Amino acid sequence: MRKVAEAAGVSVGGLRHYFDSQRGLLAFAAQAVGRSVAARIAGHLHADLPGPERARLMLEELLPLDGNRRVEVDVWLACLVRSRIDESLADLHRNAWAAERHICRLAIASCHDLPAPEIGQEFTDTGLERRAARLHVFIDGLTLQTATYPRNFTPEDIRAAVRDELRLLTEARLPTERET
Amino acid sequence: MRKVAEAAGVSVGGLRHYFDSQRGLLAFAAQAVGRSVAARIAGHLHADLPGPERARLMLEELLPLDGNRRVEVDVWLACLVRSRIDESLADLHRNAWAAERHICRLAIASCHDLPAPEIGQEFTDTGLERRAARLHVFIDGLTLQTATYPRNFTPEDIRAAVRDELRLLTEARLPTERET
DNA sequence: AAGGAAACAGTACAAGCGTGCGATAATAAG
DNA sequence: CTTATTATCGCACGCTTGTACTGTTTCCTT
Repeated sequence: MRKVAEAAGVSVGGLRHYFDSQRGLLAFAAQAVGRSVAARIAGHLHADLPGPERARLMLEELLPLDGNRRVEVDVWLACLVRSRIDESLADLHRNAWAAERHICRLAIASCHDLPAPEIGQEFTDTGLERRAARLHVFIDGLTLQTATYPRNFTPEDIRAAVRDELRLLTEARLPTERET
Repeated sequence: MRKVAEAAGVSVGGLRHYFDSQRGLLAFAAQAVGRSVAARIAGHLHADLPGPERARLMLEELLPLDGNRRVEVDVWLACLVRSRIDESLADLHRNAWAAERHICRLAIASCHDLPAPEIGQEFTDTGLERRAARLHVFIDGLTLQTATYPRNFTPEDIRAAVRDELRLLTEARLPTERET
């Protein structure tokens, strides 16, 4: 609270006029980040681009590729670890998960030049959903590694990782059924 | 400190007799987890098993598949977020990263029935290292997701994800050079 | 101009934290 | 049985943190 107030150039009392509690502040930050990311991705979604490139651009909005996105990732991680002990952030947490999953669906569909999936749809166990789940895990891992070991990754490295993963996921033949 | 002391059935002063500071306690916990995981993986490494299955068993030691491994993952995540603000944990952090990367190398090599890579070796940009890096990212993402959304994943789901990833990574033809 | 609401500032309080320290109980060595 | 060492306790200090509360300034309205 005091750090935020100082960074905003106001007193802690002044900050409290806008946010009645610390959870409200963190929730607002998280929602602001979510809106910002969603807006940028929506822009890419309707852009006239080759499918794989559009997918790459959308996913890159989730990764710490510059200062802006780095702080967004930091906010996301902060909410993630906070939601482990603060139940009031669990909804936000679940929403973020569902949103990220859908972005992965959009990316996969874009790579295959399929129409963009809708929100309410049922996706269980189709090939697209399998790939989206895999991509989701990969993006989360890449986000975690690049955020916690920023010195090990240049933005070029990150972009190349996304590109390779998308290509592999597009060309791969995933087993349609799981043999035990 | 007080929580740990209570859980251990001693007073906070008694706990302090063994750990002179909180960082020491966390570092000890992290090192204990590391030793435990390393011992289990070493056991799998010298077991007489088919390559892919050995790889799977080794990687599964890093994932929250039961109560034991769940707390290990929690300790790992706690140190991860802590090292972002506590420089005294950075070394431990880097060691954990290198160790995890090497486990991924061992898993990839095991899948291809190659001899186990040594520690000091140079791995830059060979096909094995590319695959190990990808696997590393995937395992971190899977760890993060399964730890923060435990309700979404049964142990079977996690095992299947590892199996699919290993198969994909083994069969895939990775581009040997990066086209810009 | 007057009045009221909004936007602050400043301080104080209560709780939690890690930590230091002196006293006490258990235990092993002589 | 001493005695010294180890193990454990209880307490209190200092610090940080989130929050509540009371004024004070700014600004817009009629």
